[in-house]
Amino acid sequence: MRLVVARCSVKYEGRLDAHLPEAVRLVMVKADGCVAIHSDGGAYKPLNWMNAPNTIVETDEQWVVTNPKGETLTITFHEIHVETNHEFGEDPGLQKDGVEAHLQELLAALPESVQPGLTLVRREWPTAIGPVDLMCIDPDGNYVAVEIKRRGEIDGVEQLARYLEVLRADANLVGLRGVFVAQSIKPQAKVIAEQRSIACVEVDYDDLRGRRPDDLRLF
Amino acid sequence: MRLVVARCSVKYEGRLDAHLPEAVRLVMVKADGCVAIHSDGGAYKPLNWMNAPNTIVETDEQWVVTNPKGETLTITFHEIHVETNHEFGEDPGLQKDGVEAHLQELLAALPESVQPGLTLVRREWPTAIGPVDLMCIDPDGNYVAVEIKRRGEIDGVEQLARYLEVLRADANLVGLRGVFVAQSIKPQAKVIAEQRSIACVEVDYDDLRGRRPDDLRLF
DNA sequence: TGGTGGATTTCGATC
DNA sequence: GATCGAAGTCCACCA
Repeated sequence: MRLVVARCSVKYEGRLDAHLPEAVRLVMVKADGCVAIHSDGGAYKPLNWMNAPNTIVETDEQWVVTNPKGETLTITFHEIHVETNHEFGEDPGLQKDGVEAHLQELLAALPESVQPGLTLVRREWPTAIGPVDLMCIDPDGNYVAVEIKRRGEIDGVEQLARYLEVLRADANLVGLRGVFVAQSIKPQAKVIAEQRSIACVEVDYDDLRGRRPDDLRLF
Repeated sequence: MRLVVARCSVKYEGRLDAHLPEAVRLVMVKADGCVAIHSDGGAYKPLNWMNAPNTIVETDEQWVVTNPKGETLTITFHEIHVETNHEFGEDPGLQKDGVEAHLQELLAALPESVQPGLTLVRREWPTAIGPVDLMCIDPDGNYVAVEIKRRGEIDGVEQLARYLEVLRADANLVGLRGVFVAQSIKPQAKVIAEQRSIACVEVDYDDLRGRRPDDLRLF
């Protein structure tokens, strides 16, 4: 990785046009050739960047970075403070423990947490436009399609509405209705859900973890 | 900005749990206290990070970064290669051009680019669930609601459909219909649009810029 | 390879 | 502060 701290100005022409006036910044060039220009604040996102693959043409005071899509990033250096180069080697990458899949797993084991009396028919119930997270049956024998999100927003409700639209064509699914489940559901999503006659349920992740059956608590 | 190149391992506990095995990486600390850990490849996004505001507690071989939300990022240093510190000063920030607002401006000036004969009634026509980008009238006196996106995807069509649903309650809007405009529209979005009786129009940004009236071309 | 959905999305405007 | 929509979104998965 190559690091350059310098007073520079930058021009980007590609999916949009953008320009950075002269200031001191960090220019980072990674091993795969991608370039990122960071200021000393804001967030982790750089002010400007160019993803790999690209080619860098260096002249005295200027780098011109171009990629196959015809985008160009031009960095003009006015004063270089520091320039360094480091060997990193391969990175094993980030190991995640996903929450959303876990939530579905917990609710599949405890469908009563969604609504009392529900029993699971199957997870990932297939439809023509994608799988429904959970398909359940209530005590009266009515089918219940359950969509699970970590955060409940409008998109999720619309997604469930589309599933229901498709599923209602199946006469086997007696009394079909939808339930939208999330750790928290935004007010606007609740309004849309009500318009679509979809029930909303908010569940607590830690609470579910505490209530899950022993066989799930083992690992 | 503080830059540390070191062999390190990282643990993050917050919105999810994640772990980085030991490897050489760049640790970047910006003036506002935010921390980002970069590998030597991938993209501009760091492997792991913590946004401001937060507090950093440093011991001999370990940094513990915590924020008010209770998230923690723990960096354990095994071997420090380089450590530097730089003063950057204020950054004037990025100037952008060519985003959706610009497209709406151009189409408001040239509604004929959407469909021949259209004239503009107003931009940002208000509804109970948000403003419609453009409201126009066609040569037959029918109202036309126009939704503009840079890229045409399903969400945009659904958004316009919701607007139309609300607007049809207004008897003043004679013969109301919808037009979905974007620089390019995905096939699936077109299918949904057809189901909703919404017309699709693809426009070319550079072409519009060339055809816009002189008063818009001056700056 | 292109489409789709998720993200520790980030970021900004607006209410 | 919450919310909603846009992003050069990025990114992984899947057809």
